[in-house]
Parts: sequence; C-alpha cells; structure tokens
Amino acid sequence: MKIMKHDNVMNVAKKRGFLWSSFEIYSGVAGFVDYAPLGAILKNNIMNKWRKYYVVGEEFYEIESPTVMPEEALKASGHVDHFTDPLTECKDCMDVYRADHVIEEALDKDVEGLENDKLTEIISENKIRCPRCGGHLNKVWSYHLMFQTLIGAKGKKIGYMRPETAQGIFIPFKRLLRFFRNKLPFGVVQLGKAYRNEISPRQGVIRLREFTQAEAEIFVNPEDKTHPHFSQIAAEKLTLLPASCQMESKDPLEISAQEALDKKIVSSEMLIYQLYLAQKFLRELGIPDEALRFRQHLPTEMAHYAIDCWDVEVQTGRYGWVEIIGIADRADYDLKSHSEYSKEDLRVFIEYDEPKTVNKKIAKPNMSKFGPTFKGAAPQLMEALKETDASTIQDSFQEKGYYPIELDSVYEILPEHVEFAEVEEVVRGEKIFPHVIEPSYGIDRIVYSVLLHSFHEEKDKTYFKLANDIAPVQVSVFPLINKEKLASVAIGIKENLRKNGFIADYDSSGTIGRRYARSDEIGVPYAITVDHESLEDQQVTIRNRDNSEQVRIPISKVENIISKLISSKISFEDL
RNA sequence: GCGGCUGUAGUAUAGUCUGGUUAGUACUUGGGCCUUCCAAGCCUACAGCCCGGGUUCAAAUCCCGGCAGCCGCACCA
Repeated sequence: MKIMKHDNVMNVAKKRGFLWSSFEIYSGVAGFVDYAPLGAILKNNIMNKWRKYYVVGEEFYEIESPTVMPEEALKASGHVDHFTDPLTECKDCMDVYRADHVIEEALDKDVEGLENDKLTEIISENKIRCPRCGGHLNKVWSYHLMFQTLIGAKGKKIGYMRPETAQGIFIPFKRLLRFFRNKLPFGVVQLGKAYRNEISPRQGVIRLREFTQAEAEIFVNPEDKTHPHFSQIAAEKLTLLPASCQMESKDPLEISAQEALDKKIVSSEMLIYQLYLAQKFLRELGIPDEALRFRQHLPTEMAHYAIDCWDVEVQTGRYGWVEIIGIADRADYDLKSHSEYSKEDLRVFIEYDEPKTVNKKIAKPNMSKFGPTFKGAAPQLMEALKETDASTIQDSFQEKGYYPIELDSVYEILPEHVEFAEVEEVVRGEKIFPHVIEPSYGIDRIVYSVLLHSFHEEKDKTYFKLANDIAPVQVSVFPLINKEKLASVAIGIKENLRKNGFIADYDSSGTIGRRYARSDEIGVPYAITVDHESLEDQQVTIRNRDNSEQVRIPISKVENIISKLISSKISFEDL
C-alpha cells in the first residue's frame, strides 16, 4: 500500500508545483531537480525551521562559503585522493568494475585505498580476468565523484564543486575560533548546495548530483563531550539500532538517552543530544516516530576517522529505510589534516583549572662561550635549544661528544657551550585539536520524507497534512460564490493578510467544494470563506484543513487569529 | 556503467503488432452560465505523439542512435 503512495505523492508534487525534474524540455538530466513554486517555499520553510533549531536554539552561528573550492583545500580534506572509485573495464565485453572489488573477490585480499598503478599491477601480476567473460582488464582509472572546473581566465587553477559544506567551516577555523573568543565548545552551521557526480543516480530526489545540505560543526574539547542541557533530555526515548544489533539481526532498542549513555551504546552526551535534536526536528515536521530510527554505522562502513556515527533513517516504502541525516563524531581528523597541509596552527589553547608546575631539565646556553663561537647564528641556535629536550642533548654528548643542529649548515654544540639545570615551569594549559561533532542533514531527502509522510488519502480527497509552520501557502480566501459583493470582501481580506506577511491565496473559480479540495491538496492549513451573511454581520468562517470543521470569526480578527494559529500559539479547537 | 521493459496534452489512457482522413476519450486547467459550504451540472477554450537520423509516396506506428523513467546487477568514502 505504501509503495503506491510514492507515485501518488510524486504525481501531486509534480502537478501542483512542488518538484519538477530539471531541464525537462531538453529531456532532462538524471540527478537534478527543480524546486517548483510551492516546493521552493516548503524547502525554505524547512531550512528556516532548521535555523531556528540550530542558530536560535543551540546558539550556533551560520556562515556561507563558496561552492567552488581550490584543489589544495580538497587535497587536505582527502577528497581529491579518496573521493573516487577505481574502475577498470574489460577490453572484450566493455563491462566496468570496481577494480578493488574485482581484486578482493579474486584474491580475498583487502586492497582498499591503494593507488591505481598498484591495483593495475596486482591485476596483471595475478592474471585477474573479467569475472563475466574472462577477457583482459584495462588499466585502472579513477572515476572522480567531484565535478571539476577551472578557475580563472587562463584556466590554470583546478577547482572542484564542493562535495560537502563542512569543509567551508573547517578552513576558516582560526577566524571562527577568534570570533567565539577562543573558547570551546562552539558551533558553526552552513546550509547550501553540495555536488557529487554520481555514476548513475536513479532514486529521484533521494540521490541527486546537486543537493542541499544543512550541516553543523560543533567543536568540543575531546576531554569534555558533555552537553549543558543533557539532563533535560535524559529521559527522552530514542529508537536505536546499534552496530551490535545489526550484526545479530536483532530489533532496534527503545531506549532513553540516559540509558544509551550508561550502556555506552552512544559514545557521548553531545552525540546523543544531537540524535535527540534530530528526532524532535523531524517529529515537528510531521514524520511519525514509528517511521524513524537511528542506525549506527558498522565498523566496516564507518569513515576511517570517525569515532562514532549514526544515521537517522526514515521509512519510505519504496526505497526502504533511507538515510536523511548523518550524525558523526569526526574527532580531530579535519582540523589536523588542514593544519598539516596549510602549516597553520589550528589548535585551541585549553587552560587547566589549576596551573601545573612541572620540573624540567633544560639546556641553558653558556653565553660567554656560546656567543663568540656561533656569532650570528647564536640567536637561532638558542631558539632551537629551547625546543629540544635536554636529555636528547645529553645523550648525544655521551655518544658523539657533541649535539648537531642543522640550520643553513650544521652546527656542533659542545658540552662547554651549555649548562644543564632543573627548572620549575608553570604550565597553564595545553594546545589541542578540538573534536568535531557533526549533524549533517540532507534537506532534499527531508523534503521528500515530509511530503511522503504528510500525504493523506481520504475518500475522494488527497492532501498534504503539512505542519502550520512549513506549509507553503498559509491560508486560502474564498467568496462562497463568485459574485462581485462577496468577491470584493474576500479580496480585501486576502490583501490584508498579504500586507501582514502571510502567503494567502484567493480563488473564486468553480464551486466552493472544488476550491476547498484544491486548497487542501497543497496543504493549506486554513481557509477563510466569505458568505452572504458576512455582508451583514462582518463575520466569516474559518475552516480547518484536517477535519473540515468551521468556526465563525469577525473579519477584523482574521489576521490576528491566523497569526496565532500559524505560530501555534492557539489551536483551532480554542476558537 | 551493463541487461530487460517503457516513453502519446498537466494527469490517466486509445491508436503502434498489420505505416494511410483533422491522433480519440476521461479527468484537470482557463473563460462563461448556474450555484447560500466541501472535486455537481451546462457551454466554451487551451493543450500531446521524448529527441535526432534512416527506410518509405507517406512514420505516433518500422529500423538505428541518444536522452529520460521503471526493474535487476553494479555503484553510493
């Protein structure tokens, strides 16, 4: 039954202007969609609700970085080298295979991550042939999942369309850290397009080549992954499917946040809190709890740098359980890597609660000998001595009788040049790479899930039961019949609502029943109808989409009541 | 990327096998009539053979290629 639902949902979505496939008059291109007029509002409403959660609620800040990125940045993140699939083609039957998979199958050997040349070598050395026809396999080449482009008029600088928004947050980390006044934890979000040149995207809006992400990067002290509001959510229930359950094919656990933490199912408070937040968000978007679960990545599928990773999955009928949000503890992988490549120090100074005093042996230059011997090089050599552990210098004296320091040339430090001393040093803290907790939302998949799960079919009407705060059109205004006197009153009400910032639609065509049906179909939560009595008593009816109930309210209060209903300050039953 | 199936107004379809009048129907949509609350009725209008090439006097129809969709395989750090 649910499987048919997809087709009905997509039909209505297409017919009424939510989602269209792109470039349709040129036959279209797989992996791209247009957000049609209502879809664009719906998507924006969902993104703005997301902002309310993460920017307003969690006190994170949003940034916006370019979608085109220079090669160096993606080299550092590992995407240039690893965001590829090594492919090989059979010279006879032209079939294409993942080179590493062919080898693994033939030799039962893990070759993931090896260079293409190495893979080619293994194939020829072991005489691995096409699994289907036994033909010779071609040289291994990389299919790159990133869209490449050239930056600048001369086109010399290689650029790529970003494969995720996250990198745009890691790169200006130093400035962000200063913006947050050097204190952990802090969170930065980015909403925007990301690009992946999928080999063969075929699941509509589920797998796109250009898609929208909403990501938060939460930088935390690795020693402190607590969350200040954890106690408030400790009792909340979550549906968790940990790796262990998957391997033993067990059912998911219904478990409280506190329990999940106590049993070490989820690795930190901060991570669980993010799971909870995702659940609350999706719930408010109208996705029922029973269609929602958290699936932990199996050790084999987890990216090599992640400590713990959970996918939020939605039940879809047609595509089964689909990942719509990934919540990962990326540890310090990204910052460390950008630090290495850029030579910038992307660490944070963490001050100890109490300064520590440590006894340290140092090699102090004996200046009366040191200066005359090394002359101009002396200052640099002193600097080098300061950074070297005294015991390695002593060891070198024991072994060779001197300690070499390499600058422009090699200088030999002799025992007479230094004195060793025990000093007491006060250490106030240390520099560390923060860990990153990352909730990453696939907005397009969420839009699809929302449409799918809000779709209702009743007798002779179908409609999207969209939550008030995301419905693209908030209120419809109708004259009961299309007569000048009623119409002008209705148009007046519509104009007034528009002036107050509401998306209000006026419709006078066909019968009133048809107009209600049209309005329901696109999920408009409320309809205002002007009838003949309205002309006398200045009252109109307001109708609730979900149960067709109607209440009479004064025209003068329409704007106020719609406003309160849409913001959920009152419910329809309160009228 | 491979194999199978498919492609006719906004939607659902007839016609394709067996080439031949103006490509038919229903719903939807626009305009109008009627109408005092849930897709009623009547009149009227708009709108279609996925794209390119070939065969033929003549192609929605046959052939080839492309594109897109569905299913299976593969892919989805």
